[in-house]
Amino acid sequence: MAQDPLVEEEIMDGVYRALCNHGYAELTMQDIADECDKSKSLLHYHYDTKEDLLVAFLDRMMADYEEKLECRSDGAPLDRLVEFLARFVFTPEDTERASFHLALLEMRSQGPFNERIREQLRRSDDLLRGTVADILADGIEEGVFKAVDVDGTAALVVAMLDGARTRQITLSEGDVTEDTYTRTVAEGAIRHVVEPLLAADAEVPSLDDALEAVHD
Amino acid sequence: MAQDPLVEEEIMDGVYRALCNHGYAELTMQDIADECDKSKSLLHYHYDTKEDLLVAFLDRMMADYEEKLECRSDGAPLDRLVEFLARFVFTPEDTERASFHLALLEMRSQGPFNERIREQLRRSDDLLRGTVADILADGIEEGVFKAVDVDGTAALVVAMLDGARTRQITLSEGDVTEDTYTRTVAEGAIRHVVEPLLAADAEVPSLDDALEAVHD
Amino acid sequence: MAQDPLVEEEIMDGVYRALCNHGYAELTMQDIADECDKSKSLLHYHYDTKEDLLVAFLDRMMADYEEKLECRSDGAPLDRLVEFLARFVFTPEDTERASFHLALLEMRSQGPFNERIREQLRRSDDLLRGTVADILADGIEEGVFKAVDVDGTAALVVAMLDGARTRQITLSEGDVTEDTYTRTVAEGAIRHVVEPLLAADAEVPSLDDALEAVHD
Amino acid sequence: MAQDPLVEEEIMDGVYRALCNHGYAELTMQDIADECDKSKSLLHYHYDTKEDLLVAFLDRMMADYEEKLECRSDGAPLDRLVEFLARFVFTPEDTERASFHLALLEMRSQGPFNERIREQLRRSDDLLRGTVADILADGIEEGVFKAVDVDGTAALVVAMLDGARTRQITLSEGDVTEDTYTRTVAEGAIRHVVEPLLAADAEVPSLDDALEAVHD
DNA sequence: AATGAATGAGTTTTCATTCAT
DNA sequence: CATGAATGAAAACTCATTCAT
Repeated sequence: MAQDPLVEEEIMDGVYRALCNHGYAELTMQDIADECDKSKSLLHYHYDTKEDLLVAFLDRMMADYEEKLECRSDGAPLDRLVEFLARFVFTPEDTERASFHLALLEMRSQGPFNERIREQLRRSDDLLRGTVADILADGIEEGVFKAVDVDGTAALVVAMLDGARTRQITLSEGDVTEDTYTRTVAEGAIRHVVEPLLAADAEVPSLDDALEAVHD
Repeated sequence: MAQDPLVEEEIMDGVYRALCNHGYAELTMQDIADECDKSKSLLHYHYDTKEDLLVAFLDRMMADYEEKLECRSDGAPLDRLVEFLARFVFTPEDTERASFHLALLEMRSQGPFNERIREQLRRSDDLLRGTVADILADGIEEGVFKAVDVDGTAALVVAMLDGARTRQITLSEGDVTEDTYTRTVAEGAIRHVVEPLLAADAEVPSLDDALEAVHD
Repeated sequence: MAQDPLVEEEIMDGVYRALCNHGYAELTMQDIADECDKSKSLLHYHYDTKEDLLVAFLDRMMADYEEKLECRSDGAPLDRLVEFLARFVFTPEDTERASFHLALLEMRSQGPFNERIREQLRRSDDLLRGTVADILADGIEEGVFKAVDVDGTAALVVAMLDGARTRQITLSEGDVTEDTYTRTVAEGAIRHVVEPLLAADAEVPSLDDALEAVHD
Repeated sequence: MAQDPLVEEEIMDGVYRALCNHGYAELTMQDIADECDKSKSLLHYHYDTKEDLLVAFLDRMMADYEEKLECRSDGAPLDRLVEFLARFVFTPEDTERASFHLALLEMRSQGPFNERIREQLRRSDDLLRGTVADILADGIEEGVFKAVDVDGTAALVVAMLDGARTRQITLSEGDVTEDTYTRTVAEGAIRHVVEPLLAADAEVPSLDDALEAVHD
């Protein structure tokens, strides 16, 4: 909607910061305006309604995320799988990321009421499950993974990671990263999903190494 | 807070229906009042603030749920485990239950901002993980389950079920039960967690049977 | 309005305490009910409206005050005059009295809007000015006071004492009795009104002695 | 708080009129909005809370009054003193002024509960007593007044005038100016305070002349 | 492209009053 | 005499949105 890409950028950054600081439910146009040092009127000049703005923001998030995932589509399937798990673990540096995912969770809960939000959520879901499915398919083809139900396993993996994240975020006060839900579950995923998947006696890469690789 | 248990009951039912029909974010005192055919003032007469009312509601939900779980604490560990999984699956009759869980998800995302809500969420988390852990411990003691990391496995199971539910709810429009996320994941849980857990070659009860048993 | 004099008494005491603690502007029926350990409904049983209750209270205050003034109508005019002045001075023990006068001031400011309140205020004004006028007239008759404009002087005295009280009350925070407006003005009244009034070189009674006599 | 001085002006006028017409206790934001033909929201746009608005109003009143007093700080002390007295007398044209002072009296009674109001009241009190004290000091220095307790006398004068105003306002119905409390007391002040103050046999200016001079 | 001013519709909350018991 | 339950009317305040510049 915004013509000037610089202004659009500033607004999107403002939305991000406002979501982190206020959450979705409490988010006002004024909050966003403050956060990007612009006026409310300007936001409405570029985006007709608050909903338009937020949908545009979601859309952009998804696009960024897709781009990021594509970059990582090389490497051995086993490494990529563990890296995928690691990406969901909250480490002590991740307070902002946690705030953002909390806001995202709030937005997600609006999905059933709002088709445009739902669309973006579906896109995200397809992307995540698709990524895992691709990794699994690649591994099976390469012979490093046993043949399993690719789609079912992908759904399982995504669900457990998402569930762990949701619980860690919602149950923690002040500091999200004190809890270890995501880490515990990522380790559980390695034991219950990754290890039984291995065709030969390959060694599973350490989660800690993957964590370091992922958190740049 | 309400003295008359009948009135309290009506109000709580009103909150439940209002949450199902309007969601948490859009919930107004007027909505609740309408839903239980009372006046806003009466709500404030019994509960000082909106927050008080909603916390009281959450508290009651938890208490009801705890009571329900306790009733089911007999039976063979394996049966109880599969039953636990089944309880998270949305079947075609579950539209209302889904609406409610959606509202609950919205409330959950308020946890980090609200200590009293967070408290109830923790209570729920402890209850769920505790239940699974108990089942696992019982099974190990009885020798039907292999010795595994009880707490870690419990966290994993709860995370995957919760994640599946969240995704099924948030991704679906109109009818939640058209999607099969929860069912897929419950089956995945049986394959990846329950089956490898079995000490001898016991037969895992069918998920469908458990579904029927659970949905009364 | 109340039949049972005991109940009426309790209610009136409740109004008094509620006025002291909450002020007139913030006064609710619930405050009064709490203060006399009764229900709001009971207040409405005895007094149709809040206004009725407060007017009844004012009426009673006036009656009490009249009675008190009448009791003191003996003694030498000069003593009585200084005693009258002393009655307006706030001493350190007078915190409650100050709260009450503050509430009274709030009620007084409702006079122009409410005939029934105004009536009581007029009654009080007549009483006060009348009392001073009587003292002056007695003194003139006895020859201890010079012949002055009795009514004008009475109005002057009442105005200065009332003005001092109003200013002391409204300008003070926490502890009213830290300010000395009323004392300063009472002393000014002695110098500028009482002393010039004396026919012979009579000695004016000390204000401090009068203060002790008045504050029982 | 308001940037546009024209709008601020309109709002302040609205507050003034609303206070005159509704009094302080009954004053709503809607009343003010109606009185200045603006929306409630606009008031909240310029002033965060009702209290902020009223404090801003009081502040402005004080500033205006201070400015007015400064303009009059020339002339002979005796003339200035009588003029000061005259300023408190309500003449038949003063109905609006009386309404306003009534509202002010209501606000004054909120002083003990509200620091920001109290601050303005103190400012007003200092200003009034200071003005009288200055006049007295000037007169003493010029030799036209006897040496008296400047501060005590100033307090006395202010108290009597304020008391008279309070009584006249609160005791009158419909038309305040039918009562003559302020006039009687102003005359009493001349007789009991001003005349005894004169060093030589100066002639006291007539109150009526001062009244005309003051009421422009 | 950008903003300050302005508003209407809606939200929680308060409170005097009424009613059934 | 007494009360708990219930309500309608109104209050302050919020916020997305619009408009004039």
